[in-house]
Amino acid sequence: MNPAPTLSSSPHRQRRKETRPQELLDAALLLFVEKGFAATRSEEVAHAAGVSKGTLYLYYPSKEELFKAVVRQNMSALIAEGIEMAGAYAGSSSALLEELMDVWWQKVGNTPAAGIHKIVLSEVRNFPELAQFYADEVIVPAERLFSAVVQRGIDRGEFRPLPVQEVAHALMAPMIFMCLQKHSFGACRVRGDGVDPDALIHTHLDLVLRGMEVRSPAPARRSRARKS
Amino acid sequence: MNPAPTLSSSPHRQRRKETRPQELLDAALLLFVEKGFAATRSEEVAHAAGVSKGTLYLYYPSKEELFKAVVRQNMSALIAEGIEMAGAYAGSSSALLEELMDVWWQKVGNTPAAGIHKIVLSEVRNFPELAQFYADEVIVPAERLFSAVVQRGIDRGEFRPLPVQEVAHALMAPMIFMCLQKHSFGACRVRGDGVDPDALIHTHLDLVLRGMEVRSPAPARRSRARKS
Amino acid sequence: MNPAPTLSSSPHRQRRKETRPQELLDAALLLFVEKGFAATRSEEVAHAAGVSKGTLYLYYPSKEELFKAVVRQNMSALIAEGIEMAGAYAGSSSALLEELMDVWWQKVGNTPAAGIHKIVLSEVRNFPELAQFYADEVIVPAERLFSAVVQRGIDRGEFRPLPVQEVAHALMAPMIFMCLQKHSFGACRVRGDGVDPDALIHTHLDLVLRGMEVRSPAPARRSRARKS
Amino acid sequence: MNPAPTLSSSPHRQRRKETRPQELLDAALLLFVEKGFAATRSEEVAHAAGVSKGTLYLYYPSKEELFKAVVRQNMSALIAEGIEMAGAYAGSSSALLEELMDVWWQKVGNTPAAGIHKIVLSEVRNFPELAQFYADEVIVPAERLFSAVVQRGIDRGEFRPLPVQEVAHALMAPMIFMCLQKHSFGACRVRGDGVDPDALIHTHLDLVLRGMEVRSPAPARRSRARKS
DNA sequence: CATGAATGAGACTTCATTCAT
DNA sequence: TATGAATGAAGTCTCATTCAT
Repeated sequence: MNPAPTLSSSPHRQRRKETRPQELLDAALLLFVEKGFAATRSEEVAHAAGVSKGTLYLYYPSKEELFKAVVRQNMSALIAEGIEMAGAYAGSSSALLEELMDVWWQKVGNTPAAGIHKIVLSEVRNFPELAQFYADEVIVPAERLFSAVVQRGIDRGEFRPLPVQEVAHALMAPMIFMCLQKHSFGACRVRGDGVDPDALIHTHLDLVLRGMEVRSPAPARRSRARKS
Repeated sequence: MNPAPTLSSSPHRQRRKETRPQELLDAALLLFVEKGFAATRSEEVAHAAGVSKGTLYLYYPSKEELFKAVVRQNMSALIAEGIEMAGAYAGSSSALLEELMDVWWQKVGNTPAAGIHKIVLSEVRNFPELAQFYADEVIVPAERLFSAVVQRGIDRGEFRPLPVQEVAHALMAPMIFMCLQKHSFGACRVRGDGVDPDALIHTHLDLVLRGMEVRSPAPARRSRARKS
Repeated sequence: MNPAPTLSSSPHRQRRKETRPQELLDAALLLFVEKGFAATRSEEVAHAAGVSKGTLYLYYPSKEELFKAVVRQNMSALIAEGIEMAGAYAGSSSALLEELMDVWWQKVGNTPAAGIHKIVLSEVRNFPELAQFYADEVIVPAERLFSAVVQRGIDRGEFRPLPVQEVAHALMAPMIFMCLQKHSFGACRVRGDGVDPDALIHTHLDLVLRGMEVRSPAPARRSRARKS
Repeated sequence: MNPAPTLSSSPHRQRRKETRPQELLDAALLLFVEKGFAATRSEEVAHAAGVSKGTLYLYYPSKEELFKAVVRQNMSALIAEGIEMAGAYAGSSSALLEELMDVWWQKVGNTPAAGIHKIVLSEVRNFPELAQFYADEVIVPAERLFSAVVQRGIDRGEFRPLPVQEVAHALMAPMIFMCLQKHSFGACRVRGDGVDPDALIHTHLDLVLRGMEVRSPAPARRSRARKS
């Protein structure tokens, strides 16, 4: 196209206002997950999205806001979806829990988005505002969703009467835990921790659901000590 | 400057240089756990150990090396104890599991050591070598210990036949998870995630142990969805 | 993009390009005076004039040039008026001075134009050329005008023989000073300097006029200290 | 000294904790006065003082604090001195005023410190906190000092009863005004404004003091118009 | 002519690390 | 050995200016 063999006459300044945010968000997610929030330079994100530093700030006023946008894009929408699914579900609560977890694992656990929790966890101390945002936007709603489903199971006589909030946590913990593993030790080819995430989650859910069942008698164990 | 070249004529600040590394390591552990790796300034560590910035660099050539030393120092020998206890235990496997967890929570979960896992997890990407060390020294042995106890339960007819490694993970996950919480979100007064660690662990263990019992019939659920 | 190459088929935004510079200049005056030169973003000026950033640069090649144009546009022809008034005046020189100052305060002191002096003063170091222009166009003529009136008073026996140029400065100084105050400290709610401009000018003029009177005997004071 | 002809083996890292603040303050005053506050880069100040950027921040935590220190060093002390002088003075109030102004002009007017007022005036809009500091630290105390002396003159029957605050301003204005001139138009070899500062101040003070005298009868003038 | 998306130099500030004393 | 003054690379964000459309 170029009449003279100028070196790298790359078509700078392509205008793409519509698609820019998405491109930036994608680049940011990848880099944040790979290197952490603090360790990712704004310029890297911009560069990865094919634009310059300044352009990034045209769309997101700060690195923190960029991160929030990444969270919103990747997590908030998903939770809304889960809430909707739960509201419309007709089957058993066990099945609903399984369904929710399957979807979540598909859409988050197996995507770069799974790294988000790790980022937040790693950087809380340095960016409390980010952590608060994440708690408000993701943790609390997710907890509410799972609590509601557990309550539904209890109300329908499927589960024993149980402390719902704690059960909700017990259900979510292993999934989040797997995400953390995957994006920390798992990402570094560390030898020796070769558990299959899907198998683990399956096993765990199976155990917990059995434990929640009405018919299950209490196992004979020594009475647990009071709080430490 | 000294008029006479008397040897060690000034007895003040006659600190034992043998104990310096230990003092620095202790200070570093506390600060790293409290503020994170990046947010802890070298000078703070030095100051907390009662020496000057320069002295720190006399013992550890960089902040990263200091970090590695902290991990090495604090994580070995935590596991041995558990292995020993398990070997000598006479009661039921459920009770042994509970016992192990209680002890672990006492000795690790409620001490600064619990923060180390979080730090390592946060920094793996930047120190893969460290992660490998941690995996070999901590993660794999712990996994082996729990697997052995589960196997013991199955062998003694207390538990259903189950995939031991996965169950081991399912048992450990919530505890590690709570440690992570405690040293991330929990440390920052982030509103909205107010679950009591002890209660959660108790609830979780209760559920999982029930789920592992021989007598418990499989809950009637839809067959699990295809793997991703 | 247009299917047919009709000439000027879109009559919307048919702005007279003749008036653009004026609109831009007006907007710039207001903003420069209100926010200072550096703190006024080019985009703000463009926006205030109802055009886009790019258009501003179509008319003025840089923010500095725009600034120069603003000064040129607003400062000429302020003096001519005063000269005319002075030439036609029939009353006492004191009254003429008062009259001049009243008018000046009305026409300049209480309008955005008063801010120009402050801007120029603030930016001389960066635009020496501009300062020269301003001196030639504004300062020198104003000085000449006041000098002439003072001379008139001396010639008519109203004032003592006095160094006219210095008296001229002494007369103008407080007014200019008030303009500066008004557009600097005065504009920022800085506590502690709450003098009323009109009162100050009145008081000052009163004092100076008395001091200029023929009848006034020299106050008995120590002889003035050696020059520096 | 150097055995090998290494290029620029300058003795970096000279330790001078005692003298550094003074060196930095001097460099800062010069540069701030010459280029303005915003336009002076921290690094320039550091370089002018013969140290690196980082060293500047070792002594002053921000550019604003550096500026405040410059003000304190150059202005605050002087005002205290004036207050003391006024308190101990035995002669007439006219003479005291003259004395105060002489000293001030010697110590400020003829030194780089004279540029400080111009800096503040130029940058108020962008650094309101700085302006407030200057008002509290310099303007208000100076005003109080002059007001007190005027009041003293009235109390002792030397001056007519006058609005003290406004007279105080009228006295200070020309001096400040000359400082402004000197560091704006005056600094740029602008042709045409060749008034001698000392002569102007002398003339002005002479006029105002005469105007303040008890014996001076009111000049016959048209009655001044009410506030505009 | 007009637009506004894109650019990138540049400013302040922090802090791991060095090294003269 | 120990100190702590000094260094300077690095990072975020701003905004005057450009230029493809």
